[in-house]
Amino acid sequence: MVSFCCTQGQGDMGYARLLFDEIPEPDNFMWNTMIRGYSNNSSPEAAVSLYIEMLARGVGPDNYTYPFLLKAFDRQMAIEFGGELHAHVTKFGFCSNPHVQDALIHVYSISGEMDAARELFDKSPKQNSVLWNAIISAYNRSKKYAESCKLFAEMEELQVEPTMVTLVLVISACAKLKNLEYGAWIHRNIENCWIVPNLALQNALIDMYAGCGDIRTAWSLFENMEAKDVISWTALVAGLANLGQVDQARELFNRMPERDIISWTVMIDGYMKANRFKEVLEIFREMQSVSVRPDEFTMVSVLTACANLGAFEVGEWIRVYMERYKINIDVFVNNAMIDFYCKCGCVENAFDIFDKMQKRDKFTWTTMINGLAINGHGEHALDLFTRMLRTSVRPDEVTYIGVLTACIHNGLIEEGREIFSSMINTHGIFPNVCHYGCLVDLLGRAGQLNEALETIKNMPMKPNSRVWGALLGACRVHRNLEMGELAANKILELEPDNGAVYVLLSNLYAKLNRWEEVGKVKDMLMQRGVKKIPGCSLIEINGNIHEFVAGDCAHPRIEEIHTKMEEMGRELMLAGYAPDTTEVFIDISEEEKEDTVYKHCEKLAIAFGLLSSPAGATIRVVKNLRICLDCHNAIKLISRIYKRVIVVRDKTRFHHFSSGSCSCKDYW
DNA sequence: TTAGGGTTAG
Repeated sequence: MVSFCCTQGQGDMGYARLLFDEIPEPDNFMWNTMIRGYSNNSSPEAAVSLYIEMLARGVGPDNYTYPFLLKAFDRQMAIEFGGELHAHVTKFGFCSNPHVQDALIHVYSISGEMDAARELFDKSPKQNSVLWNAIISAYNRSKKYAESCKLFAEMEELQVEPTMVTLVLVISACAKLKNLEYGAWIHRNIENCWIVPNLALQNALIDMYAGCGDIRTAWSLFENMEAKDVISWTALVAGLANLGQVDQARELFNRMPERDIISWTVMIDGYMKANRFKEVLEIFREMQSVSVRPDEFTMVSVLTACANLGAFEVGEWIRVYMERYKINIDVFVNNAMIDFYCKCGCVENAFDIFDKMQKRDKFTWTTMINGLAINGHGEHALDLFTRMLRTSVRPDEVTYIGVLTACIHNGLIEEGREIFSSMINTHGIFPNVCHYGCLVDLLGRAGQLNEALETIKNMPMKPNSRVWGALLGACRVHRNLEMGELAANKILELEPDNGAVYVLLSNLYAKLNRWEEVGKVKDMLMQRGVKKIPGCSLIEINGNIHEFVAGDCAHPRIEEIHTKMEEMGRELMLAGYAPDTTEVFIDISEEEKEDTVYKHCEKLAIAFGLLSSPAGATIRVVKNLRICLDCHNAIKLISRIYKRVIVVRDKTRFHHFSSGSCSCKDYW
């Protein structure tokens, strides 16, 4: 009866306990059964309490007790009780039992104490292949895949026969390492030894080949399988998606006989990695329409898509959803939420999450620092970086990009210089070409053009177009024609099709009233047939993303939008606005130029936002390019006229418009 | 009548 009540997953431990309490003197076997019952019904704490009670009642544990007890531990329990229970094992003399050793290796591996796990393994007699599997599995769980492969080689030397499980583990390690050579070598050995792979091993092989980019072999294994399960399909879908072949992945996904939460998440993540964010939201809705519950893995991809689209309402909805359905909010989800809020311009919400997090990894700090930086809170970003240095989490090269960005957007020259040198001196991180780009940007904006150029000349690597682009931008602001031409030519050597360069260069000539050169640049552009990337603005209304390109007529409510634009135009004129057409780059009359800037996509999006949201609501727009001078002037006034906070995220930073001014202080 | 190792996702 007790054993029945302790059935895995669907037991009734309350009833089991009632029965158990009626037994006058339960023996070892009964105690073990109860402990196993709690473990199998996800109550490892109750299992530990019962174990303590068992000892208190003078009943000695046996070989079975510890595997039952330890098997259900999560990380927290393992950290809390692992060492102590190991001491009990030693005291009661069960150290040499392989089942107990296995359980202890498991517990140490989930608490991250790989040295302790390894010590146990090293002390064991190495004949038993199951313990080899346990330690290799522990290394896989700790993401130390190279160590797994090393142990497999050792196993061969000592002539311990690998089992099917060993092969699955080591093939999986090869997949994670993207070591096709070693993986294929093992596969050949498997074939030479006439081992017939079972389903799990076949799946692991498909995953390995697909993950290493050898889709053909993966396909042929897949097609020759007698029986496939959902994992076989998912492994191949994931392989295609990770190679960027999202449409092929989707085709295969559609053919799947069944899909589980992982298959859906793989597909969603595939769209996310291909930057097809609107499709992420579409397939996410589709998944819900067939009643598949998302989990925390799914949410990370969906939140990332929301972040990139600026889909504030959808992201907020997801937060509520996660609360309601008790989705496990781990450090990955929190990091994604911080990024989401930052990319929607809500630094306060992001910081709130950051502040409440129990555990932060380097991504948490990096995301928050970068989020503060691009939103114009440079000082706060630097404070946070100082705080980070006091923790055990080490910054990496990406963290430094965020920190340098903070300095750039706030003109913090000295801080920036110091940080740049401390990268190498205190943290041993060598600046890459992006860091040099930041430094050039920092110096350039501050007007130290010669030093910026010197920096480029002394870089240990070849400067790329972004480095020269930073210099060109600075030359435009500080009107240095000679250096600007140099930078522009360097960029065009590297990227003859870079349309933005022509715009920056002609801006520079225009500012200096060199109209002849402006014309030459235009001719060059026309001759070379360079296409500018079309500007595009996104705005979310009621959870739907609306997309606008310049002069757009495709929107279903375009007539209302045009009426609103006309009204906006009149209000702007009354407020003293004059169109600024210096950044218009096509050969047309002044009147036509004014018409062009008037129809810029961010203005369309804002007009639509004013139309479709209640008075006083914040309007959030995401733009794929830099905001133009004219739009920047106009939006400042619009924020005052219509009493709205307008947040525009452009290609590199945020503009928070409110009461007629912008958070970037016109410095971007 | 009690025990061990495995494959897919951020």
